[in-house]
Amino acid sequence: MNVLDILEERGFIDAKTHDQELRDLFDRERVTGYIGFDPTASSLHIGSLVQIMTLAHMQRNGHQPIALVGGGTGLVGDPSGRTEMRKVLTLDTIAENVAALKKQLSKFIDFTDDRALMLNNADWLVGLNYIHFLRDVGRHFSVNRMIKMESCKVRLDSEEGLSFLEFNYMILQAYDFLELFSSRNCKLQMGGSDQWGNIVAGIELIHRMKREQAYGITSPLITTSSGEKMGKTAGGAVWLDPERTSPYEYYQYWVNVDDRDLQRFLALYTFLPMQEIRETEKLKDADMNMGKSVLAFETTALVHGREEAIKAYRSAVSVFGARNIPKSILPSSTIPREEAGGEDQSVPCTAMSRNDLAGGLPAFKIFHLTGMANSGGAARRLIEQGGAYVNNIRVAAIDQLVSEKDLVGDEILLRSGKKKFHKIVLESA
RNA sequence: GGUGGGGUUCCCGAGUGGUCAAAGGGAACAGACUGUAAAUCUGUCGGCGACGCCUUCGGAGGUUCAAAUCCUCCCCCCACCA
Repeated sequence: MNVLDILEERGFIDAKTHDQELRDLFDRERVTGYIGFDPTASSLHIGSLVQIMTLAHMQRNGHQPIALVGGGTGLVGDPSGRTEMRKVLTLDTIAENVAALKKQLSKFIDFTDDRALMLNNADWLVGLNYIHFLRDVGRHFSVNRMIKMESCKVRLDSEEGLSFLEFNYMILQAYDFLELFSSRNCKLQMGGSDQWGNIVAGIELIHRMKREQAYGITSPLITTSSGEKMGKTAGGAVWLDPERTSPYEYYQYWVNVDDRDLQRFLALYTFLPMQEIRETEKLKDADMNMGKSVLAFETTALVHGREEAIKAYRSAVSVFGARNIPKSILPSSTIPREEAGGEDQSVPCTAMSRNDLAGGLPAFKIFHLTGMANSGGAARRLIEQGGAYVNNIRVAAIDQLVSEKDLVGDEILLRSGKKKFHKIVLESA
């Protein structure tokens, strides 16, 4: 099967510059294609997952992906789709971020033996000579055209305006493509739909300077069915870095996706076969959650490894109750299907000594202390509204004492609302 | 450089001397209903061992019994003109 068909079938494609020609290209040769990643943060979040998966699919089908880290363009900042200017990052920060991105991408893509490449455009952008660049590359760009482009438009109409620095971003990205085309025979650039203008600019530049054809594919901007950007939660973005978003939280994000998103997300964010994914259409009620468990398990396994995914799954089982996932649902998934005692190792916990507990602590204090509530006031409210539980028994009064009597084994399980759990574990002092 | 308009609690946005911890909306959090879903309804939404006290309205001073609101200086943003 042609990669193009696979990508299309799984929902990765929004627009492409060519159709049949691209398909022929994939059939004919090992295609090198790239996607750029902005080093604006020290971790990727799940908003980038579509791009990462696109590269992974390319590789799985015998082509060569390039992950281009924007160490150079990151110094400029892409204005596309932005209503305000990006923060200007320091060189040091960007270098750190580049290193972090490399680590995360390696989980999805095999970079050994040129099976895939990881490049940094700082390598060729930073040393550019301004005058030479203007004369060689700049002359191929028409300002008239650029200001009419969608990516600039928002900013040109906005109060804040568009700085000259950012205005140059497109030219630099076009130059990246030219550079990769020349040095790596990279004929394809992919990216989010907001990158269309930048990608086309690169193709045109290659055409003008090399008289050769390059191609572009964009993926749709994935939003949840409720219209939100992927990965937006109360706590901020959902990161791929386990330090920022624990595997358990990551798993929870996916279990909690909207019903309507299940099938689409399985196609985009897992490698499970499409015919199995289509079957999930029939899932109803509680079975729906089985499907979501598989989605969560598979995505977590991709980012954090199977071990962590199993831990997250078992934790969920322990706090939300076991559910046996029948073989008939997404049979290719390696999610544990046997009845398993929920050993939850990844629910957040706080250690306390027997001394701390001896006299007992008022419930609101404990909920504040463990971070289940952001302030004492929030903890009071939580309890007053009946949302606080100790060992799954509703806390009746704000000053109800929690003490060693509440220990179950060596633990006390705190819960806020339905989904937030926290454990107090006895410290072996 | 000139002129005018602005900076309010997580975000948007009212408020032009006391009744202001500050309308309204969004987000968020809880409760009911459920399937760890969506929708809906209800409540909460600066801090504090809390019918009271403390800290907030760009920053620093000042006027006043009383300031988000008035005055002075400063910082930042925007628009138009140059």
